[in-house]
Amino acid sequence: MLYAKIAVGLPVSGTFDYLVPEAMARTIKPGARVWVNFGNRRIIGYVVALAKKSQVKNLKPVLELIDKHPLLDRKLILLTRKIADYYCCSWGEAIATAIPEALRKGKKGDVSIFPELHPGKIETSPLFVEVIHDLDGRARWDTYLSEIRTCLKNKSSVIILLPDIPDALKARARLNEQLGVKAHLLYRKQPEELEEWLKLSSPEAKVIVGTRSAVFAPLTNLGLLIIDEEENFAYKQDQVPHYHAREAGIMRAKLEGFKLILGSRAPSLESFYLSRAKGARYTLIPRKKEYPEIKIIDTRHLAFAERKSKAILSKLLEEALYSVLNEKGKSLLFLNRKGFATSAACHNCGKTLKCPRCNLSLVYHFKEDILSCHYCNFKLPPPKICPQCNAGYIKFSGTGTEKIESELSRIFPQARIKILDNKDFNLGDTDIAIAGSGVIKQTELDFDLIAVLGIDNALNHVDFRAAEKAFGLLAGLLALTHKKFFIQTSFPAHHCFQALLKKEVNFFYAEELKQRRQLAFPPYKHLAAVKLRGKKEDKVEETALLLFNRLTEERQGKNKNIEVVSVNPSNPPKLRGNFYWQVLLRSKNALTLSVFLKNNLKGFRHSGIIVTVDIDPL
DNA sequence: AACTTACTAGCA
DNA sequence: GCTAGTAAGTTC
Repeated sequence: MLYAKIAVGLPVSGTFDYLVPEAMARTIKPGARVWVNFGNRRIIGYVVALAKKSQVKNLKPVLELIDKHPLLDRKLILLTRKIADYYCCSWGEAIATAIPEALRKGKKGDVSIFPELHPGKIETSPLFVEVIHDLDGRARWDTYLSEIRTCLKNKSSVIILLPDIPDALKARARLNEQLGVKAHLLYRKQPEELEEWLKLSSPEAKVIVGTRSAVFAPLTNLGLLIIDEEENFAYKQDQVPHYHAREAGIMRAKLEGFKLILGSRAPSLESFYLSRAKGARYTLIPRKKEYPEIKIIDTRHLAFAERKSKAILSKLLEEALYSVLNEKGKSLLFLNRKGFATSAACHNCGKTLKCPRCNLSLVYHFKEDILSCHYCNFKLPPPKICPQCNAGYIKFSGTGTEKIESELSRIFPQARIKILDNKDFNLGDTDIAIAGSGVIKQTELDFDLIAVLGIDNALNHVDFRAAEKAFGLLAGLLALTHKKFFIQTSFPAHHCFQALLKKEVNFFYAEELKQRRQLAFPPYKHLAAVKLRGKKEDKVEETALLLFNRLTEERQGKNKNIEVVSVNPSNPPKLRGNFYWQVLLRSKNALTLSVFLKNNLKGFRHSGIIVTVDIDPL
């Protein structure tokens, strides 16, 4: 008698045994989908293993075999298992996330047959990662192309991940042109996704271009995985399972023994740390453009008159814009629209009030008239006197207004001014362009002057990754000029600016890593966020506090290597009619967090409250 | 997740 | 005694 071990795409732990009918015994294989009765429903199951015996009595039979040939080979099945273990979801949920939507719903499809793998245990390979730090902004593609050619010569396949669909389309066009091989395109919701996906497991070498989910492309002869713009947050899935394509790529590389390239203009701290401490190779591609003149304009020392009129532009910047305009040059004003965090800063010395435990900007709460840290809930009544310089006074500032355009046309009535956004990045005959973070993808642009205005918002953000994000923006912008790069800020001493002045990117990384280590943040520690949501605000809060207490108790004595850090409303605290709270945990090891939460959330259910786990939240 | 069963508060 | 609401258990 033959039994099938089946995982289902529901948040239930473990696998379920089913009887394999005689007629199916020869064709059923791990990695195939089946229809089964589960409880009193008929659902799709994923065969993860076959067995000659079972411990369970009164088994139900497999009703129908959907796939004659498996969708996933043994290594991919194992990969989904590792994803489930790491990201704290069920095996079936991980499998479901790895396959096209149409297949999840039971649509039939003829899969190309996987080459047979040797039976027996799958050995893991040593990890080979190369971090390419591309200061030029585009030159890493030369490396990509030569690596891809080598790979294809060896009859191996390549996956190239891009953070979003437009980037993937551009990358495919580039590859088709420069490689003379037609690249397959793969992303969720692509009309031909299923068709493309089904072809991939055939043995010939291929080039796949895709977004996050393409990290699971069912290739059997993978020689290389490239993750371009690896620092981009789009690589993290915002639904369960909250996997990150970089982490999934690392797991897969260990299973299949291919090379992993992480390319970026400003690597994530995680990737940089891989090269510092985990033996990844680090390649720095220098700038080809001349290094621009960098000027940090300290807004704390602006003339009193400038401050009083709440001028957006400093005199210095205004003059610089004027002279570029006179010489018929092009300027870019960068204003990061994102970041709504209000901050409290001393207007005399520029000191921002920060949480002593987390080093995060304290957020002023108007209703309670208190400053609080969103990570650890530290609270501080707003001081009347600055703790640093004593003499100054504390001012609360919100987000800058977006009146730049009208301000500019008032100052420079003769200038052609244009706001660049995702719909339109055509410069045309514009003299002064205004843009947000979207502009850093326009690597072909080159300005005579770039003025960075909104960067303090990014730095003030309630987020331990604030500096990393800000530095990523600066690095992206820096590639868009070889003449003048001016930054208006009230934190001129911040390491993200000092690194630019020193022309030494690694200064930023060294300093940032030092702070992350001191504060026990990633990449030195892993975080887990248990997110609770529900319609009733007080119920969500009450349940979150209950969970926090329960986890704190559970941790006592038993789990010394786990820290239950805080319980707080998420930001934003309310989204689409739901209220959000989260409990934050910390550990050296992500798997420890996942196991701890799997064990302790099992019986935690409250009506009207949905609980999800996000390992390594961004 | 979806469905079942058990229990409890509110009510004629 | 009935029912709506909810907590708790189960899915091979």
